[in-house]
Amino acid sequence: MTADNSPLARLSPDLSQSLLDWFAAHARDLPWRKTTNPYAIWVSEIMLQQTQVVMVIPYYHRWLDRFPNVGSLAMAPLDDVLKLWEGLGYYSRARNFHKASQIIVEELQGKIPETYKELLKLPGIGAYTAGAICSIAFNQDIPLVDANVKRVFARILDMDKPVEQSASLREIREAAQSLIPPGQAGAFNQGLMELGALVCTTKNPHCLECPANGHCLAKKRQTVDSRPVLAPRKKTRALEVSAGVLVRDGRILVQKRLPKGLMAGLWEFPGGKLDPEESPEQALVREFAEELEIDIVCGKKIAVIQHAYTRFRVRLHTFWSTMKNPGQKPVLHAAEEIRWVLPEELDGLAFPSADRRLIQKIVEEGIPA
DNA sequence: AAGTCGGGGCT
DNA sequence: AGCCCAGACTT
Repeated sequence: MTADNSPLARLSPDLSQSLLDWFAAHARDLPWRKTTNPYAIWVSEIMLQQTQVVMVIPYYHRWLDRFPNVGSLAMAPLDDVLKLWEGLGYYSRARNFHKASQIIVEELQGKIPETYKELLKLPGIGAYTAGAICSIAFNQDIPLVDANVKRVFARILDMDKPVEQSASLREIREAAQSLIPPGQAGAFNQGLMELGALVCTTKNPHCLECPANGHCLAKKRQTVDSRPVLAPRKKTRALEVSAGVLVRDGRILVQKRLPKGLMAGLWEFPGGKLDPEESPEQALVREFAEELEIDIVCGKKIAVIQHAYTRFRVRLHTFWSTMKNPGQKPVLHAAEEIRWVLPEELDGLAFPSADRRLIQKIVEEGIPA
């Protein structure tokens, strides 16, 4: 616990009120701030995990339009759910949300839990999201800690240890809890995050405009630029990958990825990583043989697509291809399902962003004669 | 405690 | 090319 004689404890009522006033004056007009509907708040919080506000807004509207409540989400096929999530990343969020909605319908009489503890049991809801739903939708005096809140308190408290350490997180959580003005956790918690997003930013923070600048130990000690202390990140690796657009009778072969792991449940064009000393064309032939037990002829190059993931970057070599023996039947090893589709059907399936860019090329070029 | 899981925008 | 973001889950 924060000691009663700490600077934070003495200044807390003042700090809390300053933040509430600042938030009332400066809050952005975001779609999820027009509602306290717990389902809508839940949608926004899942989408906002590790994802910036501007990216989320169009997805948020489309989602509520298509899945306006827990029941409609629970009823929907996973393919539809992933299609709506396409391009937003971290697809397990969509899978977990879908599963959670089905648990609510099947085991909780369709009612979203209203306690922190019960919310935490649902897949995809962790400490942050449970706190967000409790405080914003149900106005319970429960704190939340996201990357903004970590940064704000790392500076106010001038924390010199990495914020990701469990001791640091505990300290931040306790500070956030102690500052909640009773009955106003929703506004206070959102105010903290908004402060981190607009004023107490990672780079070039606007300390002169900050409602907490009189309480900020890092500002006083001129350590703002070195807070928060972050653990070093791993370097990104480069990967070479081939993918084939296999055509037979005017249709294209696509496969659905397995239900676990990277981009689970999304559709893709078959292919895989190049082995050392292997050409993209050789890799493609090998991958079709290994993954689908099909012998293919690698045809004309379509494009080389560069795509950056968080921890690696890919050069994706893409080729038209045909079957050596059209009578061969694919045997699935690395996919849950395969489908032969018309080019115009590709739009209805959920693909990773890199494959989406390939589809653009396919549609532009058309299937070669 | 550390690794995994996307994507886009910014520097 | 690296950094960052309204984190959760697995190992």
